[in-house]
Parts: sequence; C-alpha cells; structure tokens
Amino acid sequence: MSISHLFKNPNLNLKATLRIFGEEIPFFGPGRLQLLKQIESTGSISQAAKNMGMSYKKAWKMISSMNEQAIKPLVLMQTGGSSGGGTVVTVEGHEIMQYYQALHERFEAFLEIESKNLT
Amino acid sequence: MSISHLFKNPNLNLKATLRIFGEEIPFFGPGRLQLLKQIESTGSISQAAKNMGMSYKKAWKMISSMNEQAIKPLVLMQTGGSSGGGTVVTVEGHEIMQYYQALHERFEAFLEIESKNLT
DNA sequence: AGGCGTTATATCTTTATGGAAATAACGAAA
DNA sequence: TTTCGTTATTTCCATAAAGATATAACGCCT
Repeated sequence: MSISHLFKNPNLNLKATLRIFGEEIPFFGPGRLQLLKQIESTGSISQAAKNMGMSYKKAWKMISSMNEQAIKPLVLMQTGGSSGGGTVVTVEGHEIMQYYQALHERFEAFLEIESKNLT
Repeated sequence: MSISHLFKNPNLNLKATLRIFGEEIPFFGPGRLQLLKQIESTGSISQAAKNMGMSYKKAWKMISSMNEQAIKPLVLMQTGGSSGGGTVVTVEGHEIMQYYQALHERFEAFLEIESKNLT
C-alpha cells in the first residue's frame, strides 16, 4: 500500500547509508570506498582528498582508522623519496573494497524496489 | 565470501538507518516513529520527549517538520484546557507509522541476512 | 480572576564538527 | 647537503548542532 497521497511533495524517496562497524566504531562505508578508489587511481592521499573535495586531515583520519582496525593494513603510506612519497591500497584493502561494493549493490537494489512502492 | 578474517575485532556488524525524504529534506525515520509512538501512549509532546531523553524543542521541530510536509497533519497539538493541553496522532499519522514500521522490518531482515555473511 | 499543565518561541550558552593553516618528518635524487 | 613533494601532526578558528533557560500563550476549572 502506498502513502504518497498523504504528502504535498510527490518526490518521495528512500535513503540509507550502509556501513560496516567493528564494536560501534565505523569501519567502512561509501565515503571510504570512494577514497580508496581515488587512492588507487592517484597513488596519493592529498590528490585523492583534493579530487573528493575533502580535507587531507579527514582523509588521513579515515585511513588511519581503517588500518588500526585491520590485522594487516589496507593502505600503505610512504613518506619521502623522489616523488615525495605516496600511498598504495594493499591486497587486503582491495578485497574489502570488492566485498563492500558487491554488498552495496545488493543494498541499493533493495532500496530501489522499496522506493518504487512509495509512489 | 567472508571478510572477518581481516579484522582484529570479530564483532563486525552492519548498520544503516532508513529514512523517507521529500525533496532532500528528511520526513520520516526511526526517531520520528519512536516519537509518535510515545505521543500515542502519553498524549503529550513534553512527556514523550522526556521519555526519550530528548529536548522538547527537538521533539517539537520534528513534529512541525512532519506536519509541514503532509497534506493533512500527522499530529494535532492543542494548548490550554483542563489538562493544560495535549497532542494526538491523527489517522494519517498512524497510517504512516504502520507503513514505515513494515518497511523497516523488511529492511532489518535484509540487514540481518547480510550481517551473517560478514562473520 | 487565578491556578494549572501543556504547547509555543526566542535567546543564550555549550558542545561538536570540520576546515585552514602552519610546521615537521621523510627519503631519494641532484 | 640542498631541494622537492608527499605524508604526519598540531593548533587555531568558524560554523553548526544541541541543550538550557526563560517567558508567553492558551483554555478549562475552581
């Protein structure tokens, strides 16, 4: 049964963000997935952050939080060197990206179906 | 395929909150459902807010926002009178509560299944 | 008219969040 | 040893969110 007839605005929609938590502290979500994707393509935290319109500090904290929660780091950061440094997503990091990506697609499919029922 | 072997903490779990939006502004979610339930059982905004550990102002704004978005108010507020006043959930409000409740249960069932795949 | 308990609303303070900026550490290469 | 661009970390500031407080409006009842 629909409820859209009760609303002034006909553009009702559902929203939900899916996050993986470890003991109440956030571990992985859509923002971190995008961040890791940017790191894979740029090889740099600062570039990734810039592309996302996010401050370096915030990006760094996200990565630090993820690495602390994982047995093996998901991201390797290196300072110095000819290029000044750089950042790399590990195999473990990539594995989690793929897992979350697939999960997220199932999630979005669910929301899509339920959203149609709204109108 | 599972990912829990990558984490220090074995208590991985999924979280997501489901909200209905009308044109980018929040209309209904778990907090508002609980608020309406409290209003139904107490007949008062202030009592409902107190029971939820929420300020009256916040509760009032939630209700105001919902009423503004609905064609007919979901909640009727009355000042004065022998009891000082009171608040009542309308038929329309109750209809939305039931709709969201059912939707939320399907949503939780989905999360439950996916959560088990995590571990 | 006065008391009562609730809703209505403004104002002020506190807290939380995030960004900006500054500075240091780093290590390869010239 | 100097330069370079990145990562690492702190400090400060601005904005927003939330809470506390205060006060008024309301209408039935005695």
